[in-house]
Amino acid sequence: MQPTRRSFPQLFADARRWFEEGLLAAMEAAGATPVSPTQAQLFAVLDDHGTTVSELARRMGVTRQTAHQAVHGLVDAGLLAQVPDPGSARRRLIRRTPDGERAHRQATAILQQLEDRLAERIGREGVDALRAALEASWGESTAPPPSAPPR
Amino acid sequence: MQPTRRSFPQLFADARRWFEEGLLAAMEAAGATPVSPTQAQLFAVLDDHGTTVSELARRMGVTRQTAHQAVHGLVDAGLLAQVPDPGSARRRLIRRTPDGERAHRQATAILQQLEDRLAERIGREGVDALRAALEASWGESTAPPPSAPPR
DNA sequence: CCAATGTCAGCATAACTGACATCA
DNA sequence: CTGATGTCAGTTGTGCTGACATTG
Repeated sequence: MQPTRRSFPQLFADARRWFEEGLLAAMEAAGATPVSPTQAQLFAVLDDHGTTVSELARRMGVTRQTAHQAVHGLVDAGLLAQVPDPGSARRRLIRRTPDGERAHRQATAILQQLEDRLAERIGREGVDALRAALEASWGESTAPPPSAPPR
Repeated sequence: MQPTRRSFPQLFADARRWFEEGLLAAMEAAGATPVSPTQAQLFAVLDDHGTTVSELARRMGVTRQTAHQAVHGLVDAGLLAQVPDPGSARRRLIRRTPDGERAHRQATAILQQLEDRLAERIGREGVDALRAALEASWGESTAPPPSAPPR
């Protein structure tokens, strides 16, 4: 069907879009505060006890400034709040507000539904294999081994 | 290890980045004309006999205008050319130039190497399962089940 | 003083919508 | 005329670099 075998980056992008679109559509249908894909990702890397912006940036693989911007938007939306870190005055922990908590649980539930629906289509074992392969340690993609030393 | 189980969108994004970064780094190391991720994707959906901008846009899942812009950049870079469609004057087919052909083969080879390297890390069967699951027909992600009818 | 953090500001890129001419 | 296509223009959003104050 395809002119050439679809590339892996292409496949990953399509797969991601499948989940993203389903998630955002369902959230909107549920009347939740609209969030951008970036902000949704931020929620995904937030942990429960509060995190600094710098740490969020590292988890998302972006700069502090970018993470800061995303956080700012979510603070304005009332889903996140910054609280001073009791242990260090220069840090400010990012935590979910009650509204943010609700949105997060909602999003988690929707993602689970999407995963279940996917399991109906391609089989539970397919989904499990998918997750297993994606969660495995892939190591570095750059720096080709001694077989092909660039220069 | 993760605060919460990493979400599928997150995993897909990481996986895609793994390939994208490896590809772009290797291309650059090989001294190829630098292309943006978007332009790389455009190459991936190009077929050998020439394609219209509108068709490329559909395959990439973006608007015609966006695809047009990406094509424009690659035409300027000398990797693509627009040739009139012999069968229809309003269409202009996008084809690879000889330079573009070289770059395409190079990219394909690198992606194959990346896939092989991944197979060394997570096993060939893991890679095969990954591709099989991604290439399967996932159907629609929107249209929530009767459990959550909007409105 | 140095390093990490949080923040503000400006810039580049890539996506979008709008508009319009062309042609089957 | 209608619809699809190619193109130009403007806008928005997201990520970047640069810069700087604060604090351990």
